[in-house]
Parts: sequence; C-alpha cells; structure tokens
Amino acid sequence: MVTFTALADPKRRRIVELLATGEMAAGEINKHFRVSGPAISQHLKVLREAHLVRVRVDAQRRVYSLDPKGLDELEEWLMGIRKFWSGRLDALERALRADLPPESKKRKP
Amino acid sequence: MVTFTALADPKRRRIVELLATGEMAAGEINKHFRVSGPAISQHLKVLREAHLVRVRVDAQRRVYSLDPKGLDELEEWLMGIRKFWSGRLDALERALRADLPPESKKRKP
DNA sequence: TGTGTATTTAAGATTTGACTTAATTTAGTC
DNA sequence: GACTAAATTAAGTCAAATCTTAAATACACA
Repeated sequence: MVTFTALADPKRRRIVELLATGEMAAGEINKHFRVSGPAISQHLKVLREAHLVRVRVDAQRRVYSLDPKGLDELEEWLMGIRKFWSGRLDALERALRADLPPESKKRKP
Repeated sequence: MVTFTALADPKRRRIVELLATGEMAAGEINKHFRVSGPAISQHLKVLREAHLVRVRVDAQRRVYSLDPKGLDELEEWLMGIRKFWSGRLDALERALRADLPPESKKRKP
C-alpha cells in the first residue's frame, strides 16, 4: 500500500485535488506551488508509482490526470477495515464507542 | 489531514488492521511486532493524534480500539475527490481512461 | 510502603524524505 | 543542424521520522 505514503505529503494531496478537477500539464501544476520544477516532478513520480496519476505525452508536455487504480486501492483498504470492524462490534463495544459508562473489566497482572 | 501521515507507516497500518478485529492492550499489540515497546507506544501516539485509535485505561493496561473519526475523515477526503472527478469526466475523458485511441490534441509551444 | 507489571516519556543515533541547482532528455521550430 | 521549451534525472544538503536504551509514571497487591 504505497498509496498512503504517496498521500502523506500535503503537496501531493493538493496535486490529486487539482487533478480531480481536470487534467493538467506538469508545468501548469507547478504554477500552483512555490517550489522548483524538479520538486514537482519528483512528487509526480511518487504519485505515478502509487497509481494515483497517469501521464499522457503531448509534444514536450506531460499531461497528468487521475488514475482510478490508486483511489480504488485506498477505498478497498478502508472498506476492509470497516468490514472487520463492524462485524466485531457487539452491544458492549457500541456502548463504549458512545462514551457510556463502561463496565470496567478488572484483571490481575 | 494528519490521517494519511499516520497511515503512511506499514506498522501503523498493521496496528489499525489488528484493532479492526477487536480491542487490544498495548503490550498485546507489541507482541505482533519485532520492535521495542517504546516504538509501538510512539506509533500509538501518532494514531491517537490522528483520531484513528482510542485508549481505555484498565489498571496498568491501556486498551486500544479503533476510533471512527479518523476513518471517517479519510473516507470524506476520498469521496470529495471522487465527486469532483466524476463531475469532470466527459465522454472524451472516459475514452482515454478506457485506453481507446485518444484524439491527440496538438498545441504549439 | 515496597515490589512487579504495563506503559509512556526522554534523549540520542540512524535512516528516510523533500528540496535545491546543475545537467540531460525529448520535441518542435527556424 | 542550432535554438528554445518542457520536463526529468542526478547529486548533494537539510529536516523529519523511526528506532534504540534508559529513566519516569501509574497501578495493584502483599
């Protein structure tokens, strides 16, 4: 799950958010940030490897767009957690979750 | 969105996966890894700050469980991206996505 | 009150990550 | 072919993250 590593950086999340509104060339993306070109290029590489973005070559330009695969993987992980979790939640645990007074189960050390 | 930073580490993801199957004391969690106690304790702190886990005190033990808040925030971000994105997808973009021969739009530099 | 257990906090070493400038690649134009 | 534009790769620096061991804290029970 390299997806989380890729999205851990705020600039990379911002890039994904930008691309959600439409495709964009590397240089255009760069204009939205105060860092050098190479910095963005490296971020894009990380996002590419995480299958969060795709490149299309148009002359000298590289036009980036979202790749569904990365987001799908993210959602699958999340849903996997939720599945196990909701299967596990019994009445007591629901009570704890709602911050009701818990039946503190004591236990010898 | 400290959530992504928290989940960027494989050990922390594993901890969340463990807790999805039920609550667990810090020491028990530790047994699932080959690192020292303090290492796990630090990871748990990061997860707590990201609202991905909660602690319940039981005598000397700290019993950890999943916190819905962190996962909810994660899902909200994801759905926000999807919302913008699917709104943007027109016929041409769908075609590109399906890897059909794209109408390469040339453009002077 | 003293001892053992569970866990966290502190301090320091090492690795990993993000940025910069310089050099390289690729494409189009004159 | 030489020149410009767009972007990437390379190399080095600085900051942040993770791990370790040692010390501190909190609790239970004899």
